[in-house]
Amino acid sequence: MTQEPLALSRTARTRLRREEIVTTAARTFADRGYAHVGMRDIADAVGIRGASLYHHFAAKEEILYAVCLTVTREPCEENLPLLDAAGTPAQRMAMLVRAHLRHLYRRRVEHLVGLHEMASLTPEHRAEIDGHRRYYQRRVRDVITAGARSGEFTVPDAQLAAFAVLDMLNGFSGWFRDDRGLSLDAAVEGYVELVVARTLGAGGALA
Amino acid sequence: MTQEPLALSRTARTRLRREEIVTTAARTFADRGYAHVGMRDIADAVGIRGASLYHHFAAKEEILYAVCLTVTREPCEENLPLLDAAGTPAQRMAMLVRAHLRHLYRRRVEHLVGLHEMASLTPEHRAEIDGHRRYYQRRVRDVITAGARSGEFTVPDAQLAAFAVLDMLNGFSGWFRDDRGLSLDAAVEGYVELVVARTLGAGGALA
DNA sequence: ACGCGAGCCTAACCGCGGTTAGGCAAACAG
DNA sequence: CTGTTTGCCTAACCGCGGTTAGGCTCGCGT
Repeated sequence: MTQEPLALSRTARTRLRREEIVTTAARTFADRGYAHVGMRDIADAVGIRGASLYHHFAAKEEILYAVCLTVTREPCEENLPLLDAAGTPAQRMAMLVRAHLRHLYRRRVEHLVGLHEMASLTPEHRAEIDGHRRYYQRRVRDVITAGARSGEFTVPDAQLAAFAVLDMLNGFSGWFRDDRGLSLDAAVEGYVELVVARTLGAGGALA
Repeated sequence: MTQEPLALSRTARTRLRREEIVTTAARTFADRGYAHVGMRDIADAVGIRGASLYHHFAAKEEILYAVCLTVTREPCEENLPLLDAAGTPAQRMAMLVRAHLRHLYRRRVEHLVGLHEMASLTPEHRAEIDGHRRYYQRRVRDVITAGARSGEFTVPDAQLAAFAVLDMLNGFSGWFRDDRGLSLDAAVEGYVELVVARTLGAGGALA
């Protein structure tokens, strides 16, 4: 172990640099589209030269891959545990919706990129991203199925409802802006109502 | 007027050729992504040479623009009139959902492209496409507002509900396949129930 | 019959942008 | 103090792919 007085350890600093590049690149991709952004553009935004990016990433697509990973892996790691917590399916779904929307907001830039630029990924990388997405969707469908079995949800087809709910949620980052009258908290609670109470049919009792 | 015995008139044939190019290009864009498809690829799929495409379109982006136009203009022209027809807001929304989903299915390839490749459009073209989308959304919101005023819909915030409903609907083309157990008719009617009866809260009476 | 334009061709251009090669300075290890 | 590694630099490459130039051949209108 080496000391870390004010400055961060070497590996920590390099990881921070990587994340800075990914964040900056995500911002640029979201603004102008992956195809219209050159390595030199990303480098300019970071404050280095184009070729220097290759000390952190082997290719441009790897940067996009890193962006997409954060928005498909983080929800799996942070939100899905809520589905294993205590409470009825309706309560757990309500928690998931809140966490999901807040993550969508916190990572809104990356989500926009991940939504639009999937086509620019390597087939292998896209397959991995898709795997995460399908896993997440399967877990949500299972909770809806559980809620339907217990009679708490009155939805006829759990699979159909899962698709509907997830599309509804994921669209959120496409239109929500917090500087236009509606606050994030209000929007989130409105969506909890729309998703859990209405679409899934769990009348009251949302915790 | 010239005769058109078996063969079509000149202008009709050229229009058909244009549409063939647009359809073929949409298919290719959907499969491999706009950026990974070259003019020569499109031309190969049509059966001509790359440079010959420039007799029909001034640039590659014009082809993408044509694809995007069909999926944003057609719904405005074909579906929105249903909102002006007779009936309660709930009945009219149910008709709109049916028409919307069937259009999404009929033009599913083009919709996939229009959803993913917006970033590759010229700013002016994207602005026009966005205009159509916003107009459509505004019309849907107005019906929801009307239904909420008449008490038929029990939704708290019409704007929020409009976003939710449209995201829910537009996601449809992203996952629905008619060769996997669920028929189109069943999916459409399931979505009518989910959207109008549940999410918007119009209990029964859907015509 | 004849001219014209639509449609497609071959050939080539050429610039953008991802990528590579190789060097220099500071930071860290021993 | 010295060897090595990290991070960034300058310089250049080079291939892909959108685009252009210009010519041939039909089919249609007059």
